[in-house]
Amino acid sequence: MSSYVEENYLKAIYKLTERNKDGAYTNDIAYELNVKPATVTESIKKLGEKGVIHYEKYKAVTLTEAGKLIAIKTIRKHRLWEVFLVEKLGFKWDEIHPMAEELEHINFEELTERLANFLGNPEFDPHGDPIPDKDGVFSNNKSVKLTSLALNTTVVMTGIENHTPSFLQHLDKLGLKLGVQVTLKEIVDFDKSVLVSVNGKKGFYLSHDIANNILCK
Amino acid sequence: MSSYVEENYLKAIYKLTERNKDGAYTNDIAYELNVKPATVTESIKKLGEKGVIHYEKYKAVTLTEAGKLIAIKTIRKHRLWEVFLVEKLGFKWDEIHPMAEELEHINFEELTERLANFLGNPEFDPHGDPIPDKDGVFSNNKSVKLTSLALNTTVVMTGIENHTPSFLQHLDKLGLKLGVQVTLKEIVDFDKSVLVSVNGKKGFYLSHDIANNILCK
DNA sequence: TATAATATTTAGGTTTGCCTAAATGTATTT
DNA sequence: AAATACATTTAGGCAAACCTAAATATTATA
Ligand SMILES: [Mn+2]
Ligand SMILES: [Mn+2]
Ligand SMILES: [Mn+2]
Ligand SMILES: [Mn+2]
Repeated sequence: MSSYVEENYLKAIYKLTERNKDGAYTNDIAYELNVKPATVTESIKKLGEKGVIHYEKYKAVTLTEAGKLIAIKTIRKHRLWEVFLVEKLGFKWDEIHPMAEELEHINFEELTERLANFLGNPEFDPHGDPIPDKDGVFSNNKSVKLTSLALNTTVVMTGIENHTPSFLQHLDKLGLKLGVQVTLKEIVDFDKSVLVSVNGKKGFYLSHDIANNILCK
Repeated sequence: MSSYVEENYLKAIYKLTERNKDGAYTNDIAYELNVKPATVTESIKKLGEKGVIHYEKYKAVTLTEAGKLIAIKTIRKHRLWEVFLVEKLGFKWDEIHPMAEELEHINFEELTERLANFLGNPEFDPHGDPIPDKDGVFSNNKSVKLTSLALNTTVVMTGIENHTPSFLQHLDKLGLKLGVQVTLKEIVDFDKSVLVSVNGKKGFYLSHDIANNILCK
């Protein structure tokens, strides 16, 4: 299996396993990678033989240590390139994902490490996601959902849980970018929408769906 | 044919056609791309059907206008990334080729153009090779081989015709990098080796083979 | 617990890009 | 102009990564 395809499978499994500790299911992997379930079955069987995942028929798959390291290193590359695209080339945070999705498969360790150094060894990508170090270690950063806050708390926006361009563009429009101060002023009982004030300015309402995708510290 | 493979074929054909105006031969393409001649026959047949090369059985192939543009755009990407690797990441000129060989296949026009801009729209890559503009136009730069100079001429070194790491490292050792002043002091009749002085310093001999791979203006 | 719904795998295909070995065409020598 | 050398193509195969349709497991529900 080419490094390109393998890295995408392992990354998808990593992501799904973060969501559901049991592991990643065939159908979900297929959805993530835009392929059919039958294709996934074939692929994960091979990845199992290769020793990068634990595969047992009809069970959710999990990554082996070897597989996990490959996944995390791919994530490291992805996020470093995203920083490059935003910080150096001036792209916006809603434009970078497809490019990083390709750049992440360029495998020259020296290139990755020099890139990291050139970027000042950033700890977070433009979406607020943590960048693991070159040994695959994530720094401990616990953020919470905006929807989990108590009334009248003020926090700093540090991340998002949805990376679709339309969501990102909407946040831009609202002035909700990483680093802003957000105060939770009201929780509407009817639909769980929330009234927030950004950097002390006049408040506005956010649907529960939107608030639920915003991370704070 | 994937853009990755296609771009490599077209680039190889472009390069070979520069050397031999008749076009590129099956065997030479195979050698360039490290595949077998039978594979090349298959591939060029398909590239012919696709309209990017002119293919006729048993004849050397040439690029169509469409194919030529793809080749040149790939060369543009390759050379821009090489500039990035040297200027921004601090790689040496003998280390960058394999990385650029992969990066050149990342196809996002906006990325390429922003990269070019970020690098200051360079006209030459770290090996002195010209970088075509985004429409595929090369600036006119005629350089000559060091071996074609008359005695006691002083020139500036502007390029090389051999890109192997060992050649590049040897030039480094000799202090022969792009931009230095070279004076041709002697042409040895016996073996056509040449005595050169770099930036006015004490001269040294270069074999004809080495001198023949050095370009000047 | 049987039945229905859903998930996963198997079977059988396709395309791409590569291979070796054999056949055929072209070019060079005697 | 034959014979030989060399280049190119054809034929037949293979592995990777995808597909659809059908079979089989698992899970949920009546
Ligand atoms: Mn990817
Ligand atoms: Mn990101
Ligand atoms: Mn390449
Ligand atoms: Mn170069």
